[in-house]
Amino acid sequence: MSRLVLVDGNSIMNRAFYGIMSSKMLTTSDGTYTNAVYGFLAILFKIEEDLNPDFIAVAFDLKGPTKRHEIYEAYKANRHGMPDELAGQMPIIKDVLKAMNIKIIEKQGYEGDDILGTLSKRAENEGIDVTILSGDRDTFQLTSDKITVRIPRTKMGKTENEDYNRERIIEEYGIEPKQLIEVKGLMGDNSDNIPGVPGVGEKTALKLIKNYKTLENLYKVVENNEELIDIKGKLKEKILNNKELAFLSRTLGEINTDAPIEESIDDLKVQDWNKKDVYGLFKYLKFNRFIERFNMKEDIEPNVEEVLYTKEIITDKAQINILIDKIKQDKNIIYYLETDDSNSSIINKKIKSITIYNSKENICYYINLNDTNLKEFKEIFESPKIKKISYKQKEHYILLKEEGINATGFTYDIEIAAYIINPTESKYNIEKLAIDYLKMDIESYNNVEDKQINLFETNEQNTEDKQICKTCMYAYIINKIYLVTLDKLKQTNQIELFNNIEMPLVEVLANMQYNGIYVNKEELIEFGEILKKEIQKLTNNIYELAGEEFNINSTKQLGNILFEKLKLPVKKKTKNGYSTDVEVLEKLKNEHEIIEKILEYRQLVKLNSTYVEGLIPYIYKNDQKIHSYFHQTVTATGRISSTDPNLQNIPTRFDLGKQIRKVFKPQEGYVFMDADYSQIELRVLAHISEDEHMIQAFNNHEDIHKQTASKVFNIPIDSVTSKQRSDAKAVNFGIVYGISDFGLGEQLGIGRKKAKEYIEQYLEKYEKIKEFMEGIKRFAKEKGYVETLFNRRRYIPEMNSNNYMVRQFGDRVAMNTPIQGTAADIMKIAMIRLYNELKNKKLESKILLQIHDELLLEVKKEEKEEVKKLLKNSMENAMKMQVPLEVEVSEADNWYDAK
DNA sequence: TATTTCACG
DNA sequence: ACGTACGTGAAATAC
Repeated sequence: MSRLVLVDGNSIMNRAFYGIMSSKMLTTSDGTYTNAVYGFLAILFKIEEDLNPDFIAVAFDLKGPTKRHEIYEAYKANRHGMPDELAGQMPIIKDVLKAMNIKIIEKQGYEGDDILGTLSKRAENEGIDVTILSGDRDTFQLTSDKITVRIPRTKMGKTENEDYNRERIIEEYGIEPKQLIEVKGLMGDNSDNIPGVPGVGEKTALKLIKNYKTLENLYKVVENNEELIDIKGKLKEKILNNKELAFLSRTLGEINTDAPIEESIDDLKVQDWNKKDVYGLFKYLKFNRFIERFNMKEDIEPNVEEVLYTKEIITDKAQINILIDKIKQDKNIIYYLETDDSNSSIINKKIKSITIYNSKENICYYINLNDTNLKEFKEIFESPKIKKISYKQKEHYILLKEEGINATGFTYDIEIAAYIINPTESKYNIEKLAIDYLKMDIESYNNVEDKQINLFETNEQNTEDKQICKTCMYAYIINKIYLVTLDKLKQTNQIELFNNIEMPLVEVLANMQYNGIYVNKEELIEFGEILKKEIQKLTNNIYELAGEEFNINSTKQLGNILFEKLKLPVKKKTKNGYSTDVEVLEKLKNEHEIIEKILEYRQLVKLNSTYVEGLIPYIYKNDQKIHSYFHQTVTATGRISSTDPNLQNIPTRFDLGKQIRKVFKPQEGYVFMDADYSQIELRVLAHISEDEHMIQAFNNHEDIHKQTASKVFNIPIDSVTSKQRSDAKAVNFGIVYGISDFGLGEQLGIGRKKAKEYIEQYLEKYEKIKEFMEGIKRFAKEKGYVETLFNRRRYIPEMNSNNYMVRQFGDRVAMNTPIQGTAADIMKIAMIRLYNELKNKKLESKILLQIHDELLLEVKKEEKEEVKKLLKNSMENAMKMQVPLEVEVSEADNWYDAK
């Protein structure tokens, strides 16, 4: 016995969309939702597994009026179109279905239901069992002994099914499935705006049809008989008065089983997937669970067509020179650098090979690099006129510098391009970029062993040859991604941001990373010794107070001691137990003397483990410097981040921790110069919002927090107390973060009601800021993203979430990102200007660190005055704004004193 | 690997 | 009736 599965596409997509609203954001790189597609497929795979059908098809509604609209204008008039987040997923599911070779059936003038009805009856006549997969109970009228309707329901991520066949319909409704059409005539259908007989609901309608079978019969009886037990009084009147409506409703509610559909059942035969396409789509959609489930990785056959190029291995000098001449003529080079990965630290890495892709010739040239032939490329890399297109160019700068080459002219890094297009991706490696922008899976080519395609001229079993193939592939792919991302950048109006800010910054950051910052190891160790002694004392003290020894670092054990053994009041819980963070401990300070000791212990342990023990291994033995990484493609807002170690979070708020900064020192003959933007984010806000009060305050160099206090608390500016000023400061922070009454209330330790009053006062006084906040939220909701003044973009899929909390988060992000992001843009511009000035003037002073609104420089003593001017200038004039950008500069011979 | 805590802007 | 301030990274323990 064969079986046909018919899927009600719109209805299942709808179910899946509202069913899988998990906390995890299911989106592709450009912010389109994928949750409905995922849910749809999960349901589809389940039914395929359960029933193993021989035929399958998916029906969709088409836009535009159907016959039902012609008969009854108000049909489905109550429906508003599906939300954009769902509409955007419809083409995607269709693409996936096509790739799976599942027939999609749509018919102008007919609804999906009509297609289901027609095909199911046809199949039934051919003796085929049918299962209709739908979330809509309207389809029950189609059930028979051979036709079953399956309603999927998603419960806690698991899909359970309910099957309805003729037997079950009779059991539940007491009538034949077909008679449900008659029922609909009487009761109507709210969701489709079918009227029915007013005042008749499901109960009455069912009872009447049970007794009278059809509308015709019902009216015959009602119109002819005076006395009926079950129809009298008002009901009888309503039935008699609405005869036309009843018949009309029946017509509207009846699913067409005779639609003109070309496809025969035989056309719906289940076929094999077009595996490569499905795999590409799943990769794009990030459906890794499906990829694993169907074990798709191994057996994807690469599409040879898309990687046709010639590979040449170059060894002799004459050939290299010919190639170099070509590059000089073209004034650009598309290349991939291969490094040895034996050493994890970038500073020890070596360049192994360079692969150059010539797009005119469509040839990849592979050159194995050694000390002698690398020199041949010196001129190319040092020429600012030769445009360099590649991937991870910050690393290239450092690797080449190690080889005595001062590279410049990095004009296109595909990683950075992709980051600018969408800064919230987790990774930007070439494999992922190829999937996102080319829908192409490189990994499948890497696994090729003995397939003879022209890319791999021979059956390359040799791992070295394979490696060459891989680098050629990368060079080739870099060019493709370059073209696609360039186009995209132009489309989104971000090419200036990319060309004028992000790409020039590459060399700046590379330089900072290469320079590193000197740390006096002995002094650091010494500081650690002091900390460790103190920690030991505190440990003993805490054990004594607790009456037992335990691991103080363990929140679980500490929680048990504090809240169970010592019975201290529980202030806050985490999802796994008691919270023991500073906030909680601070509240318990007066309850037990152990608390203070724990707070102190925590502080010291943090300092010792993160900032003493944590830093020591990063002090590079050759120069006693720390070469922290600066990442340009990590943050959602455009800020830079730092790792291994993070030098952007060295303690400063408390003096004990700040002492760490004493071990950071300039080299012999240099001083530290530290420059700090004052209130850059609030100034940016003043500028974007054009709020005249705030602009005026900055132009008059007033104390902004004091002014805020005066406005919020409605008092003269001279009578603002220091408490009021600091509260107002928190309000200003709140504004920048995307204000919420709860957050502010929490921060100030006042109720959210009070906090709400503050905010209302604030927004009333700073009217334009209120307008900005409202405007930016509207913009984000409409467009799906927000922008900085320099067109840096961040998509906010959270804006349209069904979850209130997520949506609120989206609001705050929409308000904060343009502010934080624009400030980041400004700092980047300042850095580039400063770097270029220092470089052009051949000064030896260097930028060492950037801490968001602060720059730390190592300045040669003779250059102090000149550099100070350049530094202040570059920062203060990075952008022309309606308010001045103020910078404070200080100098000292260690980082502690330079602030 | 995930969670909790805490350092910074 | 929910439960949030924005942006990061590292270390330690628990799972």
